[in-house]
Amino acid sequence: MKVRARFAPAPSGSLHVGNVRTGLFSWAFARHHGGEFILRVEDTDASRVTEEAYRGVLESLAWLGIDWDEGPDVGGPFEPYRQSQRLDIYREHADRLLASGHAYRCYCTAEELDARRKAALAAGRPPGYDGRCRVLTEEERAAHEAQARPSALRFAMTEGEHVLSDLVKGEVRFPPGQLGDFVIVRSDGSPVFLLAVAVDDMLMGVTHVIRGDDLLASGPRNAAVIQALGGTPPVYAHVPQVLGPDRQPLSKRHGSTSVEAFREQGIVPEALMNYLSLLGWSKDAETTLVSREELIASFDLDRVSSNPAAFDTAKLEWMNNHYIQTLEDDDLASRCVRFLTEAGLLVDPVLLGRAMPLVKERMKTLAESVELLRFLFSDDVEPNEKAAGLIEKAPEGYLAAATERLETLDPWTAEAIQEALDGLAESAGLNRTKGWQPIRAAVTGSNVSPPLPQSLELLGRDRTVARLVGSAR
RNA sequence: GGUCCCAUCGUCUAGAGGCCUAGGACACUACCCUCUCAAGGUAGAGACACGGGUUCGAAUCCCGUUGGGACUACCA
Repeated sequence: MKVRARFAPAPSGSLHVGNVRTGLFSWAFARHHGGEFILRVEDTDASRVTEEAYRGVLESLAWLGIDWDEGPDVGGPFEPYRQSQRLDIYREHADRLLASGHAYRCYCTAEELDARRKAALAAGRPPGYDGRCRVLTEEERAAHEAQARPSALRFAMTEGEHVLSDLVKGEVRFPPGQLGDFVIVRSDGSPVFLLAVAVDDMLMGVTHVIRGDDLLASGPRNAAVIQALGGTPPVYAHVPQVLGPDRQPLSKRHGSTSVEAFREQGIVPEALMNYLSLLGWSKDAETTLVSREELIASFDLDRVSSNPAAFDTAKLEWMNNHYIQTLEDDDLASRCVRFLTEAGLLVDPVLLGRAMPLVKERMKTLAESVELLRFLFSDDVEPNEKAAGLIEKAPEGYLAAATERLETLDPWTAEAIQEALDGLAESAGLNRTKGWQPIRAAVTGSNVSPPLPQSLELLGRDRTVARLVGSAR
């Protein structure tokens, strides 16, 4: 049987990394088994869903390197792929469940439900739905209808113990009475997630549902609905949540949590995918670096961990630096352009490409290219505090001497510059560190920069000299 | 409250009864390299939550405790 896996994000706000991690697992699973990967958008909660968020979700996934065979944008044999466009389908299946006796009308109001739930809790009983409307007599039902009392549709959950054979959690047993009857259609006629997911998974021929373990208890419910509809439930795999550094579920208050946010910080998709894939899954005992191809080749559910993982930004950044180092100069340069121009720098593409070898092992994120390369693309190099201090401490006339030396240097190459700088330091009785730092400060405006001779070569003689003159006392 | 899930270095993990004086990676510390900052190299410190069993032998199996988390909605 061909594997059909899916990812079903709700496009409210941006795509959360914890969420996308389960999507990544689902995708990798499908690809590994040569199956199909479906993207379905769960946008029934119209209030919170915006068109912008919808597009953002698709874009974030594509950026990360996840592709799908069927989805709202590419279509497929089971269109439409947006739940908001499938309302008639849910209604039809809800009617079938009602007709077959698998669902019933519930006339309880929110207030009644709430009161009974509290009472049950106080009495030490499970607070789930008590099944009152399940056993309504014809007369009672008729009476409710005569009053035109609004009703929701509730699924009559199968009695007894429920067992979910989960690919990650193993056999999970829910004791009788624990999983009560749940609403599948609200009194306003809108379908509830529990119904929509089951119907979609069934209709779309999904064979494997890989999702967060906050939905573990939904497993038996989804399966029961599908069974009542005459379908065969998919196999479920519930992967643990991603936590923040404080071991609370990862959320906005932990800082960046969306794919989009990491992208804007200059995290490279290769790194994010690699990092996320290792959050709850391992290739083997040793491997830390896993490419997209290797992930597809080796991913399977049997090596997915069943305990929750905490998100560690430091490791992500280390990995990001690793991938940045592996990129071709032109590729890296083109990825940096956006950050540089957004910082107001005027980028010369040729210069930028040539500068990459100097900065690629110094960047944890693409955004850091801005500080590293500011001196190259802006002539506003007002020294920062430390740089000012270095210039201050330089021997009398040192920068003037440097100016003189470099003004006539030929050829203007890193090698020649290095020689000149060394000669300069030596004649002032300074070592390299002491001798070069004032020059670095004067030319770049900072105490930290890429290697000096190479930096000066790129900057060019005229700009270098102009800055030295500007700083000389 | 009830049910369920989870429990190895600070973090991600390897480990499916003897291969474990517990392996790898990030972070950390020291040293090397070095024009600053990085990168890189070498070394080091660092964990089986606790208590009972089972067994010749347990990180690995069972029970309990503790601690986290989820669910218990006309949210998804």
